[in-house]
Amino acid sequence: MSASIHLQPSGAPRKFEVTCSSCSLRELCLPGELCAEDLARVENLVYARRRVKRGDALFTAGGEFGAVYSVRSGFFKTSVLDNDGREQVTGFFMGGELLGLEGISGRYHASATALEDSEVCVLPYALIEQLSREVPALQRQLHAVLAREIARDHGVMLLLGSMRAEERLATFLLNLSRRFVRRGYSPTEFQLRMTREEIGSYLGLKLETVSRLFSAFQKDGLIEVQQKHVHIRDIGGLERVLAARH
Amino acid sequence: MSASIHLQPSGAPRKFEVTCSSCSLRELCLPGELCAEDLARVENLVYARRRVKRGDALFTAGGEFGAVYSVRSGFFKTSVLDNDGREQVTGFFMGGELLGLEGISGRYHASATALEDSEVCVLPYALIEQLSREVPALQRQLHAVLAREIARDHGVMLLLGSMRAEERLATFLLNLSRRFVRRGYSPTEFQLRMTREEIGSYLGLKLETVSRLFSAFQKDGLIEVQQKHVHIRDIGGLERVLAARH
DNA sequence: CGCAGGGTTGAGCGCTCTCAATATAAGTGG
DNA sequence: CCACTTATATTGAGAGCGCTCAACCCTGCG
Repeated sequence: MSASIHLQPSGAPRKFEVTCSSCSLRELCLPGELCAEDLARVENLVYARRRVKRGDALFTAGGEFGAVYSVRSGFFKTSVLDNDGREQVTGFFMGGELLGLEGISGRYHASATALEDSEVCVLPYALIEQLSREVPALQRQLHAVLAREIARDHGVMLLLGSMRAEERLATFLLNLSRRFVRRGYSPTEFQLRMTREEIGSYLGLKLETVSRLFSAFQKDGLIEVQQKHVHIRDIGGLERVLAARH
Repeated sequence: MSASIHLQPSGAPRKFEVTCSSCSLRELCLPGELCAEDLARVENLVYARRRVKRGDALFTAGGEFGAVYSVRSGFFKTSVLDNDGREQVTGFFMGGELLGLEGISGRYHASATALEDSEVCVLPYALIEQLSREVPALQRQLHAVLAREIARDHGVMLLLGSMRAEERLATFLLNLSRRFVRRGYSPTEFQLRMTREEIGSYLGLKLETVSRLFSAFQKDGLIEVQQKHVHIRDIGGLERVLAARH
């Protein structure tokens, strides 16, 4: 496993800006600062890799917590179950993102399901716990990742609590676009890995409403959709859907 | 500052079940296991106390992160602001609960406002960071608290994403009830500290809808409401509002 | 006493849901 | 490879829940 190391232009002495380009650990390495030897130790957190077939669970709600997972390739959803068995999708995860953080309290409270054949790095919590005591930068990164997860959830709460349907879908598409481009994919053309029902669950809408909105956005020239293939034609227009709160 | 210490009935040797009854640090002490000397160190995390007047901010979104706060007395709300200045309430916090965890990434991303004259313990992050390296039980508790916060948010997402208005309000009342009773107050009779508008924002409803639902619950004999005073007359009935998903 | 903030209630509208039919894609087994 | 089955997506018509707008009331406080 390799990592590219760049000297900081004007940083503190003995500090390096480190990117774990090949190990899918960006969340824990960036934008933290790790010296080269600590980086090697962080990389050793990767205890194993695990393949997960489309439709299979990486972990399930209620299961005993043991590890956090970093997505190497593929796509996941996380979801919690209602008392009556109804599903609420709480997030979608793509390459480089961390899964399972919410389990640290002892048990996973959500389930993670692969939406396509995927591969993850297994980061046993015992190792993270141990190492973050010895490497303060890792400790801080871990805390930062947890805090960002909370911030992300608050953003979703804002979306669910105060946006109308078309604003929700526009937000969703813009968010996907931003995450794809950070991973080197096209920001305007991509395949959705999730169904309309899963999108709807995440956005607090029914699948028919999602479908109708896709059609409406297409009619307005904002996007082109055909099943799971999406082509964003007017990013500014999508942003304007959000700006036009009345 | 004192703490009551109980030997565990059949625990591991040299481990104590510790409760920080007077220091408002339950979240970081329970259900963790700390030996007596570590407990003293955890209590020293409390760097200062701070009074916050009703309506004043404890911290504001965008402000630099420095400390986590434990509510000693009083009541807070946290909220994030929309691009257009609309407010989304993300949580309510009462005695013993921790505030500001989401700031660990560097800046607070939400604001905390006192809903009545309140007092908090200030826990500087630098101290937490330092001490949690030396006291594994604290480290684990900190992680657990963060993870529970994420789990809590997922619960709210489920509420906002898939419940109808009356289910949301019933959930809200039952949640308040449970939290009051844990603090030694009546589970069936309490004063709301927040306005209808703040409840509505939290639940993704308009204030008029909240008001109407209170009236409807009263007509159904589930509760008695008069302004901010609430008396729950039929907890089972409130629970049945949730069970009756169609 | 009068004002301001918060709460209640009513009438009507509109966004999103429900129910339903059809279309399209993705598997599956012969 | 094709016929069959199943999952997913699209679209329509109509209903209902929660919102908007508006009037009025209550309570605390200067």
